[in-house]
Amino acid sequence: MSVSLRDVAKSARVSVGTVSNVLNRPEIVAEKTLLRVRETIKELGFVPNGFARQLRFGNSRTIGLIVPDVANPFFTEVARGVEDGANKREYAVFLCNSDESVVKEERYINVLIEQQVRGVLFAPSDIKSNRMDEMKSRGISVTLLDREQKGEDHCSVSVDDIYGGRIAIEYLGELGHQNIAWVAGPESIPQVADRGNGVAKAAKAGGLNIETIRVPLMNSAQGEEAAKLILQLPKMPTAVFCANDLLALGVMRGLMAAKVKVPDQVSILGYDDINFASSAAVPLSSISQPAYQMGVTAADLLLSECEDGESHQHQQIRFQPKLVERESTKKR
Amino acid sequence: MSVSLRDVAKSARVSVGTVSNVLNRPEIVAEKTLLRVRETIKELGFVPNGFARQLRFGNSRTIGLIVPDVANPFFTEVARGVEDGANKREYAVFLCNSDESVVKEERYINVLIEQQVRGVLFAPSDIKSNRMDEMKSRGISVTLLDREQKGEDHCSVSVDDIYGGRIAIEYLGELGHQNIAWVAGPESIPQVADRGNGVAKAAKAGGLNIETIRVPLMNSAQGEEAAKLILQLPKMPTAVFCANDLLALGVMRGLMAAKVKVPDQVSILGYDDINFASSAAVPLSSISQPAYQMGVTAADLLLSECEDGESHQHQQIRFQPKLVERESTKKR
DNA sequence: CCATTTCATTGAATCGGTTCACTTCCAATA
DNA sequence: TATTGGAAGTGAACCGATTCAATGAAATGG
Repeated sequence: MSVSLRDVAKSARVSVGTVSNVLNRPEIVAEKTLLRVRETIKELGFVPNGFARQLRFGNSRTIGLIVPDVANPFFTEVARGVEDGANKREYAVFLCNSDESVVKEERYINVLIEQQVRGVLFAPSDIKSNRMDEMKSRGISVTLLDREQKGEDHCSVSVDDIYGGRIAIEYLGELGHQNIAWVAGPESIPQVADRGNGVAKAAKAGGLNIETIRVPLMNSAQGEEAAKLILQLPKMPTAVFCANDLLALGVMRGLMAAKVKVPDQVSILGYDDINFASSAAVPLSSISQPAYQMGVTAADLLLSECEDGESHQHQQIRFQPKLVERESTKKR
Repeated sequence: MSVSLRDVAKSARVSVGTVSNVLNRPEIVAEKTLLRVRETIKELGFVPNGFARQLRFGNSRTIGLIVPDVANPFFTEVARGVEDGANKREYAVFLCNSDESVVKEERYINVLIEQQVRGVLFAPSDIKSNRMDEMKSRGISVTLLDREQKGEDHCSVSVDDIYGGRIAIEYLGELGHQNIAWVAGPESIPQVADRGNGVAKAAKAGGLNIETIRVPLMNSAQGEEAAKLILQLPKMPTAVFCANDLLALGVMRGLMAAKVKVPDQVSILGYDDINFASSAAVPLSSISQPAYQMGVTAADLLLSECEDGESHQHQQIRFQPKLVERESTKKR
C-alpha cells in the first residue's frame, strides 16, 4: 500500500541510508544524488512513517489534556492556556473530553498511552490514582489540574476554593446582606464542597444566615429550577451566591422572569467569571479563577517535569481566586 | 529505560512469542506459563510500546478534528457530536484548536500526520487544498466541516447559510419590520458572505431596507460596538439581525444599556443558537444550526470513508438551518 | 607515484511487538 | 509398538526509519 524508504532507495538506485540522509541531513549528500532522490520521492509520493521514526526515538512531542467538559467555558479557557504553554515549547496538545464519564476517561487514557504522549494534564472526574500511577510507571508524567492531591507524587495546579467561597460571602456581608441563598452543585464534586466550606466559615464569622439550595447539575437550566426554589423560601434572601456562573445566569433569568429586580431586590454572585458573565443582560459579578493562567502554568510544570527527568521536584501550585464586581450585586 | 517484551521473556525463561501470546491470545497459553509470565510482567512493570504495535499494524484508531475556535460554543457542540460519532465506532478524537491561525493549523496537520491518524475532520480558517491533498496522498482521509468545496475530492458537511440569511430576513419582514440592521463579520469568512447574500436576496424580494454594519471580530464586545453604531444611524432600525449569537448578545447588552427596550422597541435575531442564547436575560431568537448532528454526521462520513477504502463515494451533506423563536423578536 | 585526507555512500544492526512455520512432547488410538 | 494428533512453545523474520562503522573513490600533498 504505502511507499517505504526502501522502495525509494531501490528506485533511485541508492542505499536506504542515503535516502534517510536526504531527509534528515541533506547537507552531507552530494547535490546530484540529492536531486535524484528528491525527484524519486516526489514521483513515488513517499511519506515517512511516523511510527517507525518514533519507535526509534522513543517518544513524541505531544501531551494529553483530559477535561470533564469542553462545553464549560472555564475549561475551554484552561485548554487555551495549556495549548499556548505547550506550543511555546513546540509540543502539541491532544485534547480529550471525558464528559464526566469514567468510561470515556479510561478509554482516553489508553489511547494516550498507546500514542506514547510525553505527559498528561489531568482534571479527573474522580480521583483514581491507579491509572495515574500506571501512566507514571510507563514514563508518562502526570500533572493534576484543578484538583490537588495530598501526597506529593505529582505536580498539581489548583485554586483555593475555600478561600473563594469565603470572600464571596464576606463581600455580600459587607454589602449589608444578611440572608443569603447558596446554590450548590453535588457535594461529591470537591470544588463544590470546598466552596461550601468557605461559605459556612464566612457566614459563621459574620453571623449571616445561609440557605443552601442543592441542584444535581451545574448548568443554567438547573439555575432556573433553583430560582423557583428561592422564590418559595419562607424568607426571601436578598442575595444569591452560585457555585458557578452557568447556575448564576439561570438563577438570574428565573428571578427576572418572576419580575424580581436584579440587583435592586436581589443581588447575584457567580463563580468562574466566564466570558459570558460580562455580557449577560445584567453583567454578572463573579469570583474569578485565572483559568488561562492555570492552563499555561500546568503545561509549564508538566513539560519541565518531562524534560528535567530525575532532578525534577514536584510542585503544588495554588492560585487565589479574585472578586470581580459588576452590576448584579448591590448594597442593601 | 523502559522494559521490553524481550526482557520479560528472558526473565520468565520463555520466548518472546509466548509473552506476546500471553498478552494477545492468552487462551492458547498453558495456565502455568500464563501465570508465571503475568507475574513477571507485573514484577518488571512491563508495558507494551504502542509505536511498535502500530508499526506492525499500519494504522491507529484515532482521527483528528481541527476547528478554528474551541471557545465558540458552536464548535464545542460540533466537537461533542464528532466525539460521540467516533466513539460509537471505537475511535478516539484528537481535538486541535487552530485559533484561526494558519501557522497553528499547519503545525497540527504535521502532528496528525506524524501520529498517523486515520482521518481528519477539517474546518479550515482558509481553504488551502495543498495540505488536504497532501494528507490524502498519505492515506489520511479528509472530510470538510462547515465548509463546502466545489470539486468532489472530499466529503463535506455544511449548512446552507444563504438559506439561513434568507429565512432570517423573511421572518423579520413577516413581523412587520421594514428597517433592519445587518451586523456582519468580515466578508472574508465564507459563512458571513453567504448569510449576507441570503439577507440581500430576501430584502430585495420583500422590499425591505437593510443597513449593514461590519465588525472585524465576531464576539460580544464587538456586538456592543455595533450597538453604538446602530444608535447613531440616521433612521433607527426596528430589528437587528446578527451574523452570530455572540454578536447578538453584545448588541442586546449595548442597546439595553442605552435604555432601548428589547424586543418592544428593537427586535434582535442571532445565528447559531448557542446554549447561552436561551439563558440570556431576554432569551434570544436565533437561526439554529444542527451543530451536534453535523459533528456526528461528519464523523460517520469520515469513518466510512476510512473503512470502505476504494469503494467509497464522496458525499456532500448540507443541512438546512431553522428559525428558533424566543423572546427577543416581536411584531412591530 | 604513493600516502593521506576528505567526501560520499553503503548496509547491517537497531528500536519492540507480532506472526507463523516449525519443533517438542505427551497422550490417545490402531 | 508404531502412528497420529494436538497442545505448547520457539525464534527468526518482519514492519520502516535511523545510525554508524566501514568502504570506496576522489582529491590533496609531499
